[in-house]
Amino acid sequence: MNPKFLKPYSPQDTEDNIYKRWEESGFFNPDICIEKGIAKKNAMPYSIALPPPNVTGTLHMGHAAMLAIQDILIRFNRMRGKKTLWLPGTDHAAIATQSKVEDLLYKREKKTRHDLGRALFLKRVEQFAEESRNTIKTQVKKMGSSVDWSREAFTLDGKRSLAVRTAFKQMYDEELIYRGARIVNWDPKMQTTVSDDEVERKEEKGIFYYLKYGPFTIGTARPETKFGDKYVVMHPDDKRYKQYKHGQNIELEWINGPITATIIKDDAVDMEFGTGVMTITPSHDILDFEIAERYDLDKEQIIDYFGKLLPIAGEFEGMHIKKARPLIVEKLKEKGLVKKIDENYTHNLAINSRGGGLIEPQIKEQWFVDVNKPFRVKSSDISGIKKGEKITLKKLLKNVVKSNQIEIIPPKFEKTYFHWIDDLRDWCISRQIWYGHRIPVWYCENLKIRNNKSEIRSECGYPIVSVENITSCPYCSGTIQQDPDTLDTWFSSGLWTFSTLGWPLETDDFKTYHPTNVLETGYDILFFWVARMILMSGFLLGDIPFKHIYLHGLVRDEKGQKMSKSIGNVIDPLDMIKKYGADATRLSLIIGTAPGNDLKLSEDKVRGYKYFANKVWNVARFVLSNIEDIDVNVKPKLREQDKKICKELNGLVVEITDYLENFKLYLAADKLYHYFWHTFADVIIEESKKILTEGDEEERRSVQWTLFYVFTTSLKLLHPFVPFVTEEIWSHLARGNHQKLLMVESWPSP
RNA sequence: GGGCGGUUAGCUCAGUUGGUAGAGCGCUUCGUUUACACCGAAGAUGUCGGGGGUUCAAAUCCCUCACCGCCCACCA
Repeated sequence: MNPKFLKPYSPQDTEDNIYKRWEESGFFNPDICIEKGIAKKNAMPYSIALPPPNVTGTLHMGHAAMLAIQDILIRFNRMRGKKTLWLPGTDHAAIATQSKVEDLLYKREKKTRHDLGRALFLKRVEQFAEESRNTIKTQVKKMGSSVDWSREAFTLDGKRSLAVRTAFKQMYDEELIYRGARIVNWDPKMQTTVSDDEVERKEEKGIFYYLKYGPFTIGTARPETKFGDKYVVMHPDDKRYKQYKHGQNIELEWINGPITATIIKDDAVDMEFGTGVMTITPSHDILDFEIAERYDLDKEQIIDYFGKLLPIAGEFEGMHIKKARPLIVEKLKEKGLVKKIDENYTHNLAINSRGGGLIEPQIKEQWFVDVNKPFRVKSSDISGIKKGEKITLKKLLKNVVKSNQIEIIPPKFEKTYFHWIDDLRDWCISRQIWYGHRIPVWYCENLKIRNNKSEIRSECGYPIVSVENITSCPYCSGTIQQDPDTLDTWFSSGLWTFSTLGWPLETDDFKTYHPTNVLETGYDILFFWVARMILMSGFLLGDIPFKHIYLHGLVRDEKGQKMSKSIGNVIDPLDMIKKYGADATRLSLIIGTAPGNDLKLSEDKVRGYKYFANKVWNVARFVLSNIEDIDVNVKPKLREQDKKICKELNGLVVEITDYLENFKLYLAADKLYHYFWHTFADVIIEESKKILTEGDEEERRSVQWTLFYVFTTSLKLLHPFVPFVTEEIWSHLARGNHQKLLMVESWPSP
């Protein structure tokens, strides 16, 4: 027996070596498994695309949980002889990464991106992303993840760029992508739009002002936007304002002098709220914009893209809205236009959750994906949707889940998913930032650009959408200019399950491994990402991107608080691995947590599972030291008790396999933990001791063989959960048939 | 405002199709015997949030109330 076993198990001295051996074996790559006869050529494929971590920083416990869950599924299926592919990568996380680098640049050099210029700035971002990517790779390895590094992808590399442009072109040609002037979430700090899903609401106490607006009283929390308010809106059924007719003009005194206001009757107004009358600011409010659209009203811009007031504000022109507000209130008071002030008012501020500033709605020309426009299905492997049929993206999104082609685990999230689709509006995909996929559209400078969203024409003057870079106008050979904007990062992540497999090229990987089996991620990005993958895959491939969605919860601290740097309660996975080992860290993230539920993690919990790894180690010592004199490959005649033990073990194999097939990882891990510790170690081993010392030859053989059988079977069952310690022990069992790495041993069959 | 969850032992949570409550940690007592003190043995602890209903039988199904949490939303 190796003297290693005389000491307690040391993950620190073991894990890196084991990972190196796995990597060198090549078995993370399914092609090599086939080559070496581990998986049959015609075996069932099993694939997972690793949700690519953002290159903004380092991995946290949520990533660790994700890696643990996926690695368990992957190792389980690999051991079952499937062609198993786990494809890793990273996400360029456009806006988040750019924001981070801009902050660093300013902090260190007091420079802005404009000081460097587009090309130089992008170099800096790429450098940052590269460093971050290396850190992330190291962390992924530390967790024991059996990903196929030879296929590693990045959302912004060449192959993915081809996929993005192809996708854009196909959607554009189908008129699902259009350019239009719509109200968008504008971040004046980062000078870009952000999508609805990236806006975070934060409650804030404010002051609510009741203002005299001619004969009406209107309320507002933002008096600085009111300069251009010349429409006054009320509900058509509101009896209080019966005498006013839709379209009627009234003269009144307003902030900067007399104006003519127009009455609008619209049922978007809540009669119960305030006075039931409001004025609208179509340029800077989404609801107001929609009302203005309905009646084709003027939409005058009040605030510029930097948050400063425009000439319409008169004497306040050029002033930042934050500074101007109290002065404007002062003036309103002087003019006797303030009727009442309510200081107990809370409202929601809109903030760019990707490290940006306070959102100011603005009307801007942007690129959108139309989710309500019917398109003709080119091909379909989706049940209930036929080739040639006309459907909308919304309907497509709903159908695949409703028809159970995609199963969401836990199922409660299906409802959330459907509600989200119901409320879904067109997706703004253009961003005014530099880091990302440049929009593959060029404009010929010889002719004026048209923006009619319904018109796509192959002639000069219309946007030229091209997969390949072009240098001159294909119609008039004139000078062209590429759209300066970049795409929303989720546009490229939406293609992830198939862009990683080589699409749009008809690669073997794509044919073999798509659709993927499982998409495993946190429930917090169900909308951002999961839904968009379904959308992209549905439209571009006429297929689903994955069969199951497994959503894990958020990892919180032991009190249930979110881990955050500012609270200082962050548990770093690398710290835990260093102190207790990756196996312990993995178990602590699996046991006691059902899918979709948040997980409370404490260091004590991780420590507890380190003890388990050591228990496995000690059992190995006991078993190894007691079987030295037998040939484990020869099955002796078994005692009745030992037959019973084997039978029970077979029952366990069935149970664990069933749990794993049904994504009940926490039950599988928990069950194994208890079997190993409280049945195998506490009962079977304890009872064996008497026979081993006092039994006759036949009894001893039976017990020895049974111990070895139960132990090796347990190691196989445990391997997906605690791969390091089991592999290390396996390497010391290299007797008889046990020549291979445990990671490619066959899963036990009952 | 709309939606979705949760409420089970001191703490963290399990509890598969309804059959008289489970695990870990913690706690108490004892224990060094072919592995392991990062150990073993024995033990205590619960009107399964309240109320009502269906049923031979409810933590589990239905209704209702209370509290907690999360997500979504354009309340000026």
